[in-house]
Amino acid sequence: MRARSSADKQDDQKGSSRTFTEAARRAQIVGAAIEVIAEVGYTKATFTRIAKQAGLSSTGMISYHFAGKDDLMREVVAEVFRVADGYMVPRIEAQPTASGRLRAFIESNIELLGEFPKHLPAVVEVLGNIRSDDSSMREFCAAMDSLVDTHTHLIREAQEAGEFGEFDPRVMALAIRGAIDGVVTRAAKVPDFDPVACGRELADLFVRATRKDAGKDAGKDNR
Amino acid sequence: MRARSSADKQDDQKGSSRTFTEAARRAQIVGAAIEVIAEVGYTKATFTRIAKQAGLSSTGMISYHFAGKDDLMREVVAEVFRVADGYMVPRIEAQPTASGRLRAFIESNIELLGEFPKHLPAVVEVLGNIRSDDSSMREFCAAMDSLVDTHTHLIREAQEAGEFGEFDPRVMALAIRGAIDGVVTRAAKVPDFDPVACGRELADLFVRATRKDAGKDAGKDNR
Amino acid sequence: MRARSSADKQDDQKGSSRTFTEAARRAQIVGAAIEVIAEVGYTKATFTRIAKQAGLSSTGMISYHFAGKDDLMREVVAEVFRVADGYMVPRIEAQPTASGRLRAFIESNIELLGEFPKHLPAVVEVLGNIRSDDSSMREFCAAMDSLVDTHTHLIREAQEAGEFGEFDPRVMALAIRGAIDGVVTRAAKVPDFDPVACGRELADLFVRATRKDAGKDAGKDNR
Amino acid sequence: MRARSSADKQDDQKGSSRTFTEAARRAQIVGAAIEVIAEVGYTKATFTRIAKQAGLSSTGMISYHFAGKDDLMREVVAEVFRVADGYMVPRIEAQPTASGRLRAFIESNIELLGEFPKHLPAVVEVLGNIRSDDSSMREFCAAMDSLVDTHTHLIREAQEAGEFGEFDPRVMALAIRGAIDGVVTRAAKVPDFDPVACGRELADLFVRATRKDAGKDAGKDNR
DNA sequence: GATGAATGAGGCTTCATTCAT
DNA sequence: GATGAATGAAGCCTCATTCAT
Repeated sequence: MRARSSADKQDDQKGSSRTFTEAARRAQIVGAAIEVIAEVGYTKATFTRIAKQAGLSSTGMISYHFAGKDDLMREVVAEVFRVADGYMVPRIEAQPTASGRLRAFIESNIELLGEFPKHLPAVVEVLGNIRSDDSSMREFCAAMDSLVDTHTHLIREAQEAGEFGEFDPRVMALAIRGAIDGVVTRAAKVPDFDPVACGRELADLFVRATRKDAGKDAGKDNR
Repeated sequence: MRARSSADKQDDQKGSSRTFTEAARRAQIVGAAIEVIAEVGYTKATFTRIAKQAGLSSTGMISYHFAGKDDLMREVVAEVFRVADGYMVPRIEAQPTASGRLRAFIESNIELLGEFPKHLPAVVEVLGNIRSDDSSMREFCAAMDSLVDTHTHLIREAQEAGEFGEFDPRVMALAIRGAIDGVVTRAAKVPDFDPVACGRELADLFVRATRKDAGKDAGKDNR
Repeated sequence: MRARSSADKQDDQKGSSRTFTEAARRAQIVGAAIEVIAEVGYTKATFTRIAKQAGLSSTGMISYHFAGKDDLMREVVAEVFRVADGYMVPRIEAQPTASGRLRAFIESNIELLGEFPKHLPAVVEVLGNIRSDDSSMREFCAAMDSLVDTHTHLIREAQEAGEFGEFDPRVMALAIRGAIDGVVTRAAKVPDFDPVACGRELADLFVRATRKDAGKDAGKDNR
Repeated sequence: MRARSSADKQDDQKGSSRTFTEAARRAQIVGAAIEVIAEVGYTKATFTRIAKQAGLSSTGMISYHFAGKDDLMREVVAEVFRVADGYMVPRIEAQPTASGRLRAFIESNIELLGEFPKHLPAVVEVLGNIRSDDSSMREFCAAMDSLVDTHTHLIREAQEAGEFGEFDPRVMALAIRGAIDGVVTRAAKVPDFDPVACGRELADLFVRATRKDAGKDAGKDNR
């Protein structure tokens, strides 16, 4: 609109501080939502509870910063994914082999429970309570499905490269996803939960299950 | 469901017909609840929707027959367990070996999706939306945990008997539970889903993962 | 559903009393809404105010009987139209000439203010605050427009039959509608308002304006 | 809107530039409000929407320049009246006869829809949604009523001067007002609306209705 | 003087539950 | 025992307004 002079640079600090304030509030609310969802579940994670957790005076505040509950939930999932990606991707990509990446994927995923104990449980809650026909969540669920598809594809590639044995890659992808979610939901509640050990165990499990030489006749010997 | 004996006919008149009618109504409502929960999810499974599905004209009917929503949900889970037990237990007990029982457990569980497509998804929805601190659900969640404990124990026994390899039995129990739930939730939605093939694949997977000789150094070769 | 025996006829009293009760409540709420809308205007006619006027304990009661605010408003307009039709149509159809019907239309419309002082103001409020793009009101506004179209058509027929002079029938229909609404909104507030006299005056006005012989050069003599 | 004199340029620097800026901002907001009200109606004309229309980043801006929503609405009506007066008054006063002035009043009023399509619809919306008991609107509605009174008075004078026939001047004033509002609200929405032709038709109508010689027995021939 | 984040009242709606009949 | 109308708490959301910066 208006030509910007060099004097405006000071405004930039104020200007972006506004944006910063906004972003900070949103982050604060998203953080509170993650806590509340993980603690009381998706159904009972009301704006009232989230506002109280965030130290806000009213639920109007949340509606002020988010277009609606769906929008907030989207941000919750996006934030968890951002954190998870930042933690997991480097560890996965550092591995040269398919089973190394599989192990890194599982272990780093479970290890996240150590640093961010509420993040994964929250996202499991949210994704478990969303229907793909909820209109506003359509794209979101599609992203979810495509993630499983991606894993399925990677598994198939490893099979074709001779790194994995023969099995249905889709069922395997689903099983890995489900097993991780199960551990996230159930195991994380016990007081002396050890993410590193548990992640290693789970990774061992699926490395065994995907090994090339291991399962030649595994499925047939006892039927 | 059950063949009616001549003795029942007398009941119809006045005597314990209340009880029979009562039981029929409860079963009808529980069945409707299972359908609705599987279709729209726990959150949107309101009394109104369930009543409509059951062909009832008011929600008062449900409150009349159940102490509350928790009570209904308890019955839903109990009913699914009753059906699942009836289907699975004979198949499991027919197996002489631990891995045979493991396979039978997984396969029969997934196969249930063929005969009762809504039962398992419904129970996964309910159990995923219940907190152990919900007062009235305390005992219920305890039962759930004890089920995983039972599996953990059985796995440990198989290990001690030399039938299974060495791994953390609790993580394995959790992984099996989670993988089945994941398949139930996700795979059951695809149109050409084949419960038998999928169950076999999943069973293969965990049979491989639990095999004694398979995983000697599985966990160490790529770290 | 169930075969009805003669004994059921007693139920009919109860049965239809249920329906009757329902209808009575709806009528009560619609009546309260008409009162409130006429008194405080469409914008401030909230469920809270309407519930209070109807002697109801909560706004939930209204939502219980009506699908939403739109639904209630539709009923309000429908009710007023029902009353207006019952009063006006016989009086209009009793007239053999076009100008007789025009007069009867206007006079009976205004006279309604005597018997139902809130009905017409309420409907003017509602129709003035509805947009045709409000989705749920689409059909409704279409009905409104078609009413003006009907009047336009009747006027044109009277012109072709030689009963009315020459003028744009659509503008005339709009003017009649607007003039009545104006009187309804403004004049009805004065304490000594005389509906009969006012109706006659307004009818005189439009009978003059539509007369065949009257306006040959009316529009040209002063420009 | 207004040509800026050289004197204004100095104002821009520091002096009364506040006042000028202030006035400009108010005019900008009032203009945006007129647009929004005409487009979405009074009820949905929120500060948020008006601010967006005005290119403002926050609603605080509006509250800053206006004492409240009532104040803004007052300004909206005042602005429309200012424009309408500037357009209509010269045209009316140029006419020597009462019916000439009546025609000029109606025609120029409708013609305004050509030059300022949103102004009249906006003011009809506002005035239709204001109650005289809204405290702060008291004086405002009084001004409205006095305007109708003025017209009533002018009509009576024309009658006494023998220029108009005999009829209730108040009902006539109300009918003219209502007919214009009806046309403004309804006709202005059709795509091929011709303000000049429509204004002439409406003026013809009321000139006929007020003619001295026309209606001697108009009201009696069909009752 | 201007900004935009924060507020809190109030709106509509849904829901499980209760109660008179 | 069964019905369905009534209830009231709670949820999400919108809005005009205020206030610190």
